[in-house]
Amino acid sequence: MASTRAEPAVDRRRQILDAAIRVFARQGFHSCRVSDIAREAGVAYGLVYHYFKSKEEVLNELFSERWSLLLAAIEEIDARPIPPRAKLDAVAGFIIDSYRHDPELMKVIVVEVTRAANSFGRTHLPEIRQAYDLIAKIVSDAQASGAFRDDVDPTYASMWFYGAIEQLLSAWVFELIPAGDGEFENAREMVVETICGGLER
Amino acid sequence: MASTRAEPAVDRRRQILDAAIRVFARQGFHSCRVSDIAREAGVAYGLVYHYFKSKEEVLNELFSERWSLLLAAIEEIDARPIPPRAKLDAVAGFIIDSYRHDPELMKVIVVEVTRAANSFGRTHLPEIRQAYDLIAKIVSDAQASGAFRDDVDPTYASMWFYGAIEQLLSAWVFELIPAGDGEFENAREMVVETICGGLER
DNA sequence: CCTTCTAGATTGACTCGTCAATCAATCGGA
DNA sequence: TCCGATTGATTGACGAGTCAATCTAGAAGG
Repeated sequence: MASTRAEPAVDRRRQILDAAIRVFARQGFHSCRVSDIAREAGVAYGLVYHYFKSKEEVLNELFSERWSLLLAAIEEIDARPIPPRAKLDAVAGFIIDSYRHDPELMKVIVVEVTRAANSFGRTHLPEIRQAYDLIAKIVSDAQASGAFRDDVDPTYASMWFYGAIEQLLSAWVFELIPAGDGEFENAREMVVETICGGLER
Repeated sequence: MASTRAEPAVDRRRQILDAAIRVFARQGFHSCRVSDIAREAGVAYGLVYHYFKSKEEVLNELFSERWSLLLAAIEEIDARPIPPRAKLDAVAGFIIDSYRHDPELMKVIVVEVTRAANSFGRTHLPEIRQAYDLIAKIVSDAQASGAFRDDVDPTYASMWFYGAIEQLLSAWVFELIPAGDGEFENAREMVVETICGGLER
């Protein structure tokens, strides 16, 4: 009963996804070949097509898998009975921690999807917008409660906030600025301080 | 004397560059063919290779041509004897006006270069960083003069500022938010108000 | 004013390498 | 024995870049 057909001893699918993260992070989606993923996973070329419809589907799966966690996290944070600044701080913390714990996957997500607005970004626009909308809701509620000034459109505010964090991740990914536990903490505090500072009354 | 060898009646090179802007904006760099550019320019396929070494060189040329204008503008603005907030307002205004006047070119620059951090963004990193550095200098001077609080790293501050504007352009490019003269003015005011609000003492 | 002449401009069919995707064959556990 | 898992050689499409041929406009010469 330990391993049935539905749960084989080795999860090939997972193995291929994990290999794809490393390969996409190292070479980029467009300049890697499916054979690179297969070799990295230690499986035959054709097996990738047994588990996935196409090369694109591998990336789509990686993105959706992770992004749904982000959306769930933001919703959970928003439900907490804490001030808006603390909510945004928690959201920034979640995203930055995601990078801290799995920089390769976050690199792939940011570089190949989130910032690739006219290829995969297009495909996943609805999911990406959901994140913006959730952040905009936090801002909007904060304005209604009087914590934030109400002369800044929440839609714009969510763009400044998410944009600042994404810019940060990009800078770490491409080693424009040093990365490390100290920098992660510091950057989170500064981005929240700056953006919330500008949004609060 | 009106037209010599050095200055032909029709500037084919320009004609090809302009066609490339439209094609890149419409289809994206990777999913367009060189033949698309040639057809759009009303020119034979091979002529593109007479004026440019490769498809990539066409994009590089478009980017560098425009980015150097941006760098010059920021430097000129920084030299003006005005307060830091007015400088950042002018920089935001310049970038947003660039989009207003030539949305297709700006779309290409943002989507294919600036946000494409692991393809063309890599190639042009030095030029892109120059813009960050110039903005960071404005912030740094503002901190030295006491106008801005000095507990936010100017490098980070320049990322928040530029990142917010880039996010805005992206949103207009992909029609996530409405674009128009009113929105352009409004967005400029709001981004400067929010970011400077967070950076000032 | 007409005729070569020549260099650069212009043409587009063709070459050549690269992969994504397929598929027939083989394996291995229940 | 059977069926899904696994293999990897093969196919087929695609598109960047090449190149030999052709054109054109001004220069040189008569």
